[in-house]
Amino acid sequence: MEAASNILFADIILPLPLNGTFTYHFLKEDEKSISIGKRVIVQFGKRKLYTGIVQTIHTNKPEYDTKPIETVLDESPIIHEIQLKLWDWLADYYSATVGEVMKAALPSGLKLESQSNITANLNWEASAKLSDIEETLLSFLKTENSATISKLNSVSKRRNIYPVVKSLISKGAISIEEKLSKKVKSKTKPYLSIHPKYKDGQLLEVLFSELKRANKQLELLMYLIDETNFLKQDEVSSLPKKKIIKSTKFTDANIKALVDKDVLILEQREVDRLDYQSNNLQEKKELNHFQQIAFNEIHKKFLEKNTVLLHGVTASGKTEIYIKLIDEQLKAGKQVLYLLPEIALTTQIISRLKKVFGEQAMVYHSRFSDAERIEIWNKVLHFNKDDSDNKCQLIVGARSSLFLPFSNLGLIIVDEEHETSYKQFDPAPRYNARDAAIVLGHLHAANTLLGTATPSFESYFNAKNGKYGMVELKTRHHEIELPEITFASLTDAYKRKSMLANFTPILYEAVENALQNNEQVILFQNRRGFSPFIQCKNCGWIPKCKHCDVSLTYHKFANNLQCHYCGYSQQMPNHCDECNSTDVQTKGFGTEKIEDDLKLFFPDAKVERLDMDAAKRKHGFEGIIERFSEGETQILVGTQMITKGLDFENVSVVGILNADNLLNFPDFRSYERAYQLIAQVSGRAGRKHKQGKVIIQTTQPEHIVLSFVKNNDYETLFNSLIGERKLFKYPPYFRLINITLKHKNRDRAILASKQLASELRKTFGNRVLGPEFPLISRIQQYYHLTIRLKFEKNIAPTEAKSYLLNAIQKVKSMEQNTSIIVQIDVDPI
DNA sequence: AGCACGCCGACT
DNA sequence: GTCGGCGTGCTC
Repeated sequence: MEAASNILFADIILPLPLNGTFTYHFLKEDEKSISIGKRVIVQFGKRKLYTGIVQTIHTNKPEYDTKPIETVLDESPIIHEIQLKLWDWLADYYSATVGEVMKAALPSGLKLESQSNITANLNWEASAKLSDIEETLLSFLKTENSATISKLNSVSKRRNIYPVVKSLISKGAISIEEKLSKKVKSKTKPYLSIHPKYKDGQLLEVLFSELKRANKQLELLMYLIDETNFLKQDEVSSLPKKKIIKSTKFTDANIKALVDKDVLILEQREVDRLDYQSNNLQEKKELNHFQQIAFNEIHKKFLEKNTVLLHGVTASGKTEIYIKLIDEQLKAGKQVLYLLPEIALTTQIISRLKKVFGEQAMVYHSRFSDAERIEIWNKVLHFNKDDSDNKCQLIVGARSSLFLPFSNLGLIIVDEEHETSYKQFDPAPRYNARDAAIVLGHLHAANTLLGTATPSFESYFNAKNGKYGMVELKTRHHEIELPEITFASLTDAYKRKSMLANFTPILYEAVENALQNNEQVILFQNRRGFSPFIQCKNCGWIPKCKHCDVSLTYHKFANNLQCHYCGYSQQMPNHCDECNSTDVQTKGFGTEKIEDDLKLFFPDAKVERLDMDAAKRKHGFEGIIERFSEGETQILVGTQMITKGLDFENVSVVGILNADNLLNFPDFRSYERAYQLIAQVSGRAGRKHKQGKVIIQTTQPEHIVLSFVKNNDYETLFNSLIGERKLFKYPPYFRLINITLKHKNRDRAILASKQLASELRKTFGNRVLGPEFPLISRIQQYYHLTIRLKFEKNIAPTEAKSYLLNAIQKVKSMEQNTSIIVQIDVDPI
């Protein structure tokens, strides 16, 4: 068009919470190297450099002056256009910026920020004289190998070193180090091989006689000769040292002795860092009658609907059905994504999938190192269905694996679809991976299967109304009966004074029985720590967090008081701050207290605790799960964590210490949640040929939700609660958006939120609720206020959101409001 | 988000 | 006189 013919423009996505993209220019001669989906380095603002993603390329010169694209990082795009479409959808739907989505999507190694390292190009030669400052900088870099721009700035004592850096880059003297290549150091493992000189029979004979007196070493040598086919092959092959030590009686010392004698060669070999399982794959299990029916149904439903809800009771064998479905897709050359809630990731499901699919399956989640994640990223990126190397064709992962650069997805499975941890809360984008998965499925024309024993009301509603297909699986496999559920009245036990600490006699006896029969017990308490607060008996003083509006939880293990919202902790006081009385009592109970009590009552049983505190310790989670499933531990006490995707074979008793906490939670979803949680915990009980027992302690044994749990009657629960949702304008009938305003100053927070609410009411009327203080009104020094919007489903969300954004903009630009933080949470959980 | 610019108070 | 507090505005 009108642009100076040899200049082109690119709209770049930058990893910033700013709306829109930013336009940079480049020369037409670089057109070949710049394309959509590649990473580039651009200057943004006075000195910052960012990695951005090319979103569009065009010839429309903007009104403002553009800056040039500094460097192109990639030979080929690192994402496909389909991922950019997903980013756009997420940004739009969840009112985030594309930059925020980019931040969430890319593993950090792929998005180096302005701390980028600069290195000198050692083989570069000056064709013209450099300026003094250029010389200084270059020689500094040559001695230091590399430095960040900020480092260079401080060393040079100049106000802005950037122009110098830029000129040196353009001359080719230095370059911005590509963190990707730097960071992904390949992983090595020690390998052993026999020195090739012993191919010579005579030398070998000599060696044998030399080793006569070193029996072990001789044996080791013989073993290696045998294992590597040393005499029969021309090539010398090697064995991993680890394998030798693990599978034989030889020790490190034996090996070292032979290495020292130059008989063996020890070398560090590059290995694929991804941990693939061995290739002895397990046979896929045949489906039982009911599973087969469900499987066929799913197929049938997929012909009409993109999304199917598989509602199967706990232990009905949903995983086997998944495996069959995955297998079909893999054979058809399609990629498969299997989503799990974060916490379930380290457990049995993965090892099952790995046993069946071997190298085709790969796990991806945020606890992996950057290098590992990038390696998986690249494997997915370069997936080619005609390639025989189809590693990573099945990705098992947490919500962030949605963003992997799939090109040919055939199926997405969202397991434990109801799990709230699919919703990201803290940094924007506040997306729900379950819903985003369905969108991703549409983008790939792939099917999405939602699986759970206790559907979210949203999904069940959609399935009932024909938006999704529904398949039900009502029979447990392996003749495992549903557990017998008993309610133990806390009121009764208190009245009779028969409580043993926090155990009713019923629960106590059940635990005792189980232990006698060598069976295991799971106890559930939805609070970590020892006691949720402590209180002075004399004056009623309760210690609170300095930064938040919550009482501090007493942790006996750490011997301190902790804030569960901001992490603040302080020493356990030995007297009351107010009246100096030493009579400070613990109130209520958490997992630590239960663990303590159990050790007292059942001193012979091994008790372990599984909550965030225990899981945080290195290998905490895996270790605890492993010891319990091996039967080393008899009693496991835990929070929500124990409900998720874990299957144990020998658990005969599950106890819920206080169901009231769950039922009385002030939220419109509390009954739905309580049912899901109790049903999921209960599902852990039950063994082959023996019915498990679930004991629920409560002051409300007559509570209607508990009766649904007892009868395992999800449908009636749904039917009896869904009316209220409609009446009070809640999901799934209405769409919710929460707006949270934060400020350090209480009055400003209140004022701004009132202004915003009244601004919103101008258009949305009584769809606006609040503002009000949430349950916790102050977190980390910031006062919070929430405004809630309830929209009919037929209101166009895009328009409503753009009005909302304008209103926020308007209020923020009002006097005194500029430092107000406003967060939007679409479809809050 | 960062970062610079600018306008006010309390310091060597 | 200046250092530094943070309120304000801008970034292709």
